[in-house]
Amino acid sequence: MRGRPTIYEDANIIKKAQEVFWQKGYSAASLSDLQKATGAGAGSFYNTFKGGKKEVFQKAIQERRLAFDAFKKELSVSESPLELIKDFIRSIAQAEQNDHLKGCIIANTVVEMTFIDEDLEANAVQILKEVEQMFTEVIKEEQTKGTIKTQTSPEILGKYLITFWCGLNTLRRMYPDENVLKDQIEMQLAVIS
Amino acid sequence: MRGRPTIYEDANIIKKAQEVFWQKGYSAASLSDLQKATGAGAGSFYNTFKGGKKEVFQKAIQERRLAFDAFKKELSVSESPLELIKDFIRSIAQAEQNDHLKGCIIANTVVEMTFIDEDLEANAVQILKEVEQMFTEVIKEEQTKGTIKTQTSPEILGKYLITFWCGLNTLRRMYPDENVLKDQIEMQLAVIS
DNA sequence: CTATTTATGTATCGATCATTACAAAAATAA
DNA sequence: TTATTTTTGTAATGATCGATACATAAATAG
Repeated sequence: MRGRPTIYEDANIIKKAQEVFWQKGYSAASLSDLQKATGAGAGSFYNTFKGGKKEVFQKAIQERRLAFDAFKKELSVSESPLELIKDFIRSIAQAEQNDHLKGCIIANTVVEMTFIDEDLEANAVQILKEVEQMFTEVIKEEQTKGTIKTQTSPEILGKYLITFWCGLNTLRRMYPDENVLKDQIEMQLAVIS
Repeated sequence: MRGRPTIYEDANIIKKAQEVFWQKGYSAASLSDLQKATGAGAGSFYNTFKGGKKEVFQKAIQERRLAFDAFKKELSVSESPLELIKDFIRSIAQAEQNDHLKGCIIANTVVEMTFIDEDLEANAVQILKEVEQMFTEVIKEEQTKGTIKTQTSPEILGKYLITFWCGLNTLRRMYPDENVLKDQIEMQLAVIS
């Protein structure tokens, strides 16, 4: 392989860029911010990502999808997948104050991107729908097993969970307080039992 | 009163500016956008609003608070205030596609403003908390009257509603479809009865 | 009328935006 | 070694950002 060796690897740039996007959102994150965070100058940056800022953002979003896929794998081998989902939602209450303010980057993106960039909005919506579908499938499964008594359709309950997820994304900014969130989460999760 | 007569009245500028902010959010709405929408040039704009873009945004936000106050007044003379609240939430399902995408400007602002402008974020959070308190009070009242059977505390139920409100703000962008939203809303409202 | 006051329209400010141009650096291939 | 390839660092691009400067328009006060 010829050529000057790579210092700033793709994966690392994306990881660092994700942090910036998570804090500031897409529009407010400047190339200057990204270059400062990643260490890479404009040369390396555009050499690596011909698509510029938008491409890096999409890759940062996809990175989250991978994290979500990993969770889905965990679910598939779990004996009580619904409890795993509930525990994951419960874990939000214990997040740091800073993480409460940041919220979920995918849910944030759906809100930010309306009328701004429909590609990026569609990407984020798609991921949320995948998460919703995961919820729905697990609920359906548990209903068949008889672990859940509720007769409400799994589709409605799946949408109930993704709606709660997105609502919690704002509630935690209103009340970045573990106890408040904990009570709220328990009450809402109790609906599915 | 001396001086050249005013063509572009404050109230009208705010109203037109609100539409722009609602569509694009704060950051993405440029002064150029605002001037185009309001008709007022930079001269009139900064003569009227010394605080510039930020001041106009704050006034546009306060405008929404007034609309909310009006609703609160309706509630106070209603015989079944909870039903009024429920109907208001139900009315979201029937909104136009465009309105689904725009969502609630206050909820949007909370998400957008994190780490961007803490004044504007605090304004929006404050309004959401006022709406939440309105929910809580009405629920408490109806519980005392015995109209509601649920024993869950009004504080939790109030937060449940504001969380749902914010969650719906994203769900309606995922599914700008009246029937989907209608079913979802009925299921979630049934929790409070 | 003239003086004063206020609003408007336009030109322009410096800063920053995302992106590009390009030469030097640093590796391998021949 | 020399030629080639790729990455890096820096300078500069034109566009647009929010905001200001300022002359003029258009009213009233005296």
